[in-house]
Amino acid sequence: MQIYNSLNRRKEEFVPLESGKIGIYACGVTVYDLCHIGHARSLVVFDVIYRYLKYRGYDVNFVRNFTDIDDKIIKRSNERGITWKALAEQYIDEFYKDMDRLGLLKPTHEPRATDHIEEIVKLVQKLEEKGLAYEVDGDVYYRLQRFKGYGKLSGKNVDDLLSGARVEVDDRKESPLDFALWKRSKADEPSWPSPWGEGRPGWHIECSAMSQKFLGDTFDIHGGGKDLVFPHHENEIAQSEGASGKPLAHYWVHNGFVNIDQEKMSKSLGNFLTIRELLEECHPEVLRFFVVASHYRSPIDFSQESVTVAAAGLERLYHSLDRLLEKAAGSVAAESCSLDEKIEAWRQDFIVAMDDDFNSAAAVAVLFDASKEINRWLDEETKAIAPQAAARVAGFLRELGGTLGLLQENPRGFLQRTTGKGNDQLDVEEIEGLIVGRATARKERNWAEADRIRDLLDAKGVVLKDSAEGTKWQRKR
RNA sequence: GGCGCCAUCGCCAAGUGGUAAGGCAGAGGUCUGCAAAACCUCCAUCCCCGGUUCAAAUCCGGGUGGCGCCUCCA
Repeated sequence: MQIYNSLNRRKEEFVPLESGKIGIYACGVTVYDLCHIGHARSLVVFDVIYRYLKYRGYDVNFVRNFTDIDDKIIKRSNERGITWKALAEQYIDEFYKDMDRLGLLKPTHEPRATDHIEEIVKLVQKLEEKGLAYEVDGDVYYRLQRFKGYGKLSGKNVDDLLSGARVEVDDRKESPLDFALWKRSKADEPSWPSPWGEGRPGWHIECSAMSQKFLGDTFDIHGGGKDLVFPHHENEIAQSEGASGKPLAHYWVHNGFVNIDQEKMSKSLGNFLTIRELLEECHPEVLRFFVVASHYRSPIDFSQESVTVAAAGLERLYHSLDRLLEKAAGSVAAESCSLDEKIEAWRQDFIVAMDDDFNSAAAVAVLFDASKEINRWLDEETKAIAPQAAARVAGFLRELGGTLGLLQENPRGFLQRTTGKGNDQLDVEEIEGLIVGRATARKERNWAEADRIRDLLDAKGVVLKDSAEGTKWQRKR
């Protein structure tokens, strides 16, 4: 397996520290607001990596944290007149709601910064002992220039940073680049006791402390959005490696951004879209499909059209699954069928694609190849297909799809879902009642009436598909 | 100013030395009462200019055009 390592900017053969086991840490969210689709991409990307590594038989220890104390949380809780704790709890709840709807697997551990103050304090103390940190009036800073190798992840060098630094007015720091490990708390701010007085952790230290606790000094993969490369991950390296003297992670994986209508998504531009808002009009798997249809490192452009295209593609896959399930019955273990060899070949192709730096776009193409071939098989051998064979092929499609978090819904339910775009004017009973009426008209060769009903359904967002077995329907996108 | 990424069919998007995956859209056909769906067929030589090589979308150099980071950010 090859993984692109941000540390060296090239693909490298992936070799786990311990054979068969993988430790992975993905930076989670700071809980002061609802998650947006940029979070969604990152969450889905690492969920897929997690799923795939497990699929390949690894024992994966996946850690994703919550940063539940920081300046933004304090600021917002003050604005709302609630405690920082209440705000954090609220958004952790909201996070879980989004996560469930997106079908994200639960990580092995989901540690919170404020549950690890003790570890954080110890880590800061260790850095202080090593001369890599110093205290000023209850604040503790990282002594950046004492750490060799600062900038190795983000490709920056300290001199450039110094000359380009937007000068902070803080003479207490030895260097403008030094960053806070521990912050003395003001009167009514949340605080914890420490050797430097009452205070709270700085931004980056919690990840160093928690990754160390759950994964050790050195682990396999560390990831997050591209925007975390600098300064967050660079600082994590300085903290963790400064303290332990060992490499933090062997492979650094960063996902690309989400743009909206070719523009960077940002609050100031007002083109911010929360996961919640998006899910009102598109199925979670459609969002996943959209994410997974591009390589995780490329920037992706989100738009109304891109969602529609993603939905069209996913529906194509679900349609094959629907046809298979219609024929399927009984136990999956059955006599061989003419698709068996191809199934094995597709599985291999899929693995080859995903083994190449999690190339989910190429993996999705394998799904489409399979879908096309399966449809042909269904068309040509209809009568000869054993129910068990159909069940097995369906199971295969879901096996690969499941690795990407796709095709887990009931296909009929998926195809007949409403999208909040005017295709939900009729409920299932009404639709099926009309279809029965149309069937009667067709039997009587009353084409005018049959077409009238079809047009009526069409106008209400329902598309009909006639076949020898009867009429199926689905809702329009 | 410093560091880095990208440029492939109408749109989206794989492909990092051996002669361009896949999806959407489009054209023709099969099926259908007619449609829809499905299936079959068709649909690009890879931003420009040099270079390396038997061979380059793929490597190197130079352009042009996008974008990101350097401040909170997935």
